Amino acid sequence: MSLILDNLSKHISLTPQEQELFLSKTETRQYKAKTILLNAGEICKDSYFVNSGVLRSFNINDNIVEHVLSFACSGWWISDMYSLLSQKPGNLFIQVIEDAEIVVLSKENQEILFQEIPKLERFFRILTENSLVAHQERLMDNLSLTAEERFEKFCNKHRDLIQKVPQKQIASYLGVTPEFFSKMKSKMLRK
Amino acid sequence: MSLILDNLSKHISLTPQEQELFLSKTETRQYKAKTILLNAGEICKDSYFVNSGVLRSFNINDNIVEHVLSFACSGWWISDMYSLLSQKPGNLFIQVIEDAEIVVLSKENQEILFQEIPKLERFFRILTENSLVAHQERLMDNLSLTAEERFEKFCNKHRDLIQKVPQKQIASYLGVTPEFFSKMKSKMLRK
DNA sequence: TAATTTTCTTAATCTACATTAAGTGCCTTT
DNA sequence: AAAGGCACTTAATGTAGATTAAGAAAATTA
Repeated sequence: MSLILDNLSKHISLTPQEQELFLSKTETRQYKAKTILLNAGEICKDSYFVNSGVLRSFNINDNIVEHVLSFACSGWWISDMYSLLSQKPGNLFIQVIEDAEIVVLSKENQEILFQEIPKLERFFRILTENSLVAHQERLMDNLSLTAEERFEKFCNKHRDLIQKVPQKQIASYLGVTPEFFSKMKSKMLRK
Repeated sequence: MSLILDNLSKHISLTPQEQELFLSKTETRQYKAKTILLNAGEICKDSYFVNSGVLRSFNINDNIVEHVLSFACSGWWISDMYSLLSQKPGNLFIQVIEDAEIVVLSKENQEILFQEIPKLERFFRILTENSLVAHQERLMDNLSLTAEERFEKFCNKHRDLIQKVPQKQIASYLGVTPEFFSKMKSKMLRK
């Protein structure tokens, strides 16, 4: 069964015809690791749903320092919300970390689908709500927890990612340098 | 003219009857500074729209340390999104900082309004989207900027708040201690 | 008005994490 | 198989910001 229809069914129920219409407005593609799907400075035209593999979104400082905003693996959506919504150039990159199969939904087709299947508005509203809540929690965690505590939470939530993602990117997601992360990890193992 | 109808009209247009229906489902109340509208551990039943005055949401660590998640002044919405959406006990407090007039919209009435005025779903979806984008930016700022840079951004975005909010709360919002904030501020003034 | 509490400041000391640098092992390319 | 690059480690040193403590100023209450 299609992972993305499964995903939709978690919040709304579609008739078989609606399901077919939805799929007809998407495109499934294969990408190799390291492929860049979106560059900073570009206008984001698509939302990506991950069937398999792993992606990330990140930005790059003046400094040449990368900061990971989010990871996405099987069953997750990823995009540059700022750029997608405003249709202005964003400052996020979206990149494939591990060879991936991606369902691409263009903003254009998303809007057509909103017309034809109004329930989908509800689906994406719930998706956005959940994402907002998760971001608020992460913000508070960054304000109140140590790097070690944040890493423990990350492990509990995303154990699967730890094997698949270079550890310097996990460090970046947590907000520490790869050097400090390495030291911290070996200290935690010693306990 | 009503500030909240003005606010709605930024994203959707309502007929006079719809406007009246909307207002009939809300309640406008006056609150004194320091009033707590929501306690941590409670289930959040309402969204608050600020006509005048200032509110904040924050949580409290085991430590007795407060962390400010957000401020809200005239024209802004505030709530505990996690608790409001999940209807589980949250860990946020919502408090009046400066005497305020608040429009209260209960979750119950919000859902009734969604049935009667489906356009309102769109309105709150856009609100949530904008909030998500703002939180993502703040997250990235916390990862990549110094406290000084974050404060400068804060000043540019919320100059009005700086006069109204105790500076220890701004420090908390930025993620630094009041002592460090005080030192930093006087250092910045000396330039 | 004084009394009390809360906020803000200053300063000394401390620490979580950054920076710099060097070395090791692994993966990719040729 | 060599060569180069990239991810990870280790360690010395540096720093943004925390902690502790004490006093001054401002706001709240009596």
